[in-house]
Amino acid sequence: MAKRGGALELAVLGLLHESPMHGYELRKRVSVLLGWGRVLSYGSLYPTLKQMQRAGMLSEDDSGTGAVKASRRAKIVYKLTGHGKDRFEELMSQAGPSAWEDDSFGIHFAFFSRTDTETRMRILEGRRIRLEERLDRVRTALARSRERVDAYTLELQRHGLESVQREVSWLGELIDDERSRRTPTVRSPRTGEPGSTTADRTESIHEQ
Amino acid sequence: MAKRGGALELAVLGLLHESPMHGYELRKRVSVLLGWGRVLSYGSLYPTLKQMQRAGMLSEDDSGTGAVKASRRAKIVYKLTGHGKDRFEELMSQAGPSAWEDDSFGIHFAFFSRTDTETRMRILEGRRIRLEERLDRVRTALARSRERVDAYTLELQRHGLESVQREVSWLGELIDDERSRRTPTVRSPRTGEPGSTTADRTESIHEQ
DNA sequence: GTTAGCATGTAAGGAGTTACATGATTTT
DNA sequence: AAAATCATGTAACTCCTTACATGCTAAC
Repeated sequence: MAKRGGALELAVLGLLHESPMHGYELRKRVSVLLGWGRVLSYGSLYPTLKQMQRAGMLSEDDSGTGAVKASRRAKIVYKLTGHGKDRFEELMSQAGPSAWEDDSFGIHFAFFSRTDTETRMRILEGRRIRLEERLDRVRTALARSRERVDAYTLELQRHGLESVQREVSWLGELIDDERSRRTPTVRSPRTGEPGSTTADRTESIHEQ
Repeated sequence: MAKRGGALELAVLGLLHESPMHGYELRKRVSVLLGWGRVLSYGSLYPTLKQMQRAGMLSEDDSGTGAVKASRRAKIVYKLTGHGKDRFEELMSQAGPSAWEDDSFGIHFAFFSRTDTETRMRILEGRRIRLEERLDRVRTALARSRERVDAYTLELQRHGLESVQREVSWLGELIDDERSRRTPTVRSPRTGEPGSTTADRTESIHEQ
């Protein structure tokens, strides 16, 4: 059975929407999307691919393969079927609670270009509410434990609180950007070493 | 069987080290420790508790119960056994890779007071290496996708990169603190509303 | 020709969740 | 006496990882 209603299915659909790909490469791309540096295992990806194929969302792409397929295929290049595209739209348009959980949110966000502003707004705001609930809970816990608790536990909680606050600010900026109907503000990521001379530029790209 | 070698077991042992507790309360405390605002489910906690009891780490605490236990127990208050304490020491002293994964690291950190400086250093530094590997991977992915990729995906990656960088800085500070043999620097958490007049103090508490 | 990396798969199991089911105690 | 919340538990299921197993292709 295996519903696979989760983030992985959406990630695969979204990536194959760009261009056909085989599993090995999908794994690398998905790992980046899923973020947080975790690498998706094959044991998770391949069965999902097979199951999505059975469900009619994917098919094998033989366009580049001039040679007879009978030559024992090494690669299986997957592409989206019509049903796969429909499924993608369906999943992407879900702006409900399922879209504001950690993993799910990241994937939805990555494919925001393929949604309308309204859906984006609902997802961003839903996500913000989720995080604010979290903030409340952490703050309550922090207030309750004050004094009673040792310095390390306290520091851990303080740091957690700070991270979530930062996340909320980020969402706030994104929501503002969205309100003024722009794509997100692109800051130059400080990917270079300390010596990098590129000052923190802030540019804004308009919707294509 | 169920090894339950994970973070949950350590969290329970650590919390019961402070004082006996029943499951319902443990769940709240563990949820905070596990952090990230997620709430642990009973379906996960109670079986673990039972299994830990079977393994001889926990026992039921009848000290406060003047009434006969036969009156059909409502609460089950658990306390640590000698073996439970041993197990806690054993798990806490593990400074290897298992201690620098996300969840595990948080729990170990929360109970840092009950370890020696050397163990703490090894865990903090191991964790930093883990995160730096992550940083490399994200940076590589970011560099590779440059230009080819749409603004939202890019922004997501940039934000992920920034978060990990911040995490690394935090660890750096903790390691410095540890080097000078102090407990972590306690900043006043901005738990108040914008109007809060308390400036960001920075004080340092010495080891009790 | 052999090492390294590309590529695909499967079986077993770990770590949790959801949904359900039940009853005790406290508050309104 | 009804409602809320405290408290415990179980069965089924989800989603993922680990460890294993295999074979192709390019580089040295």
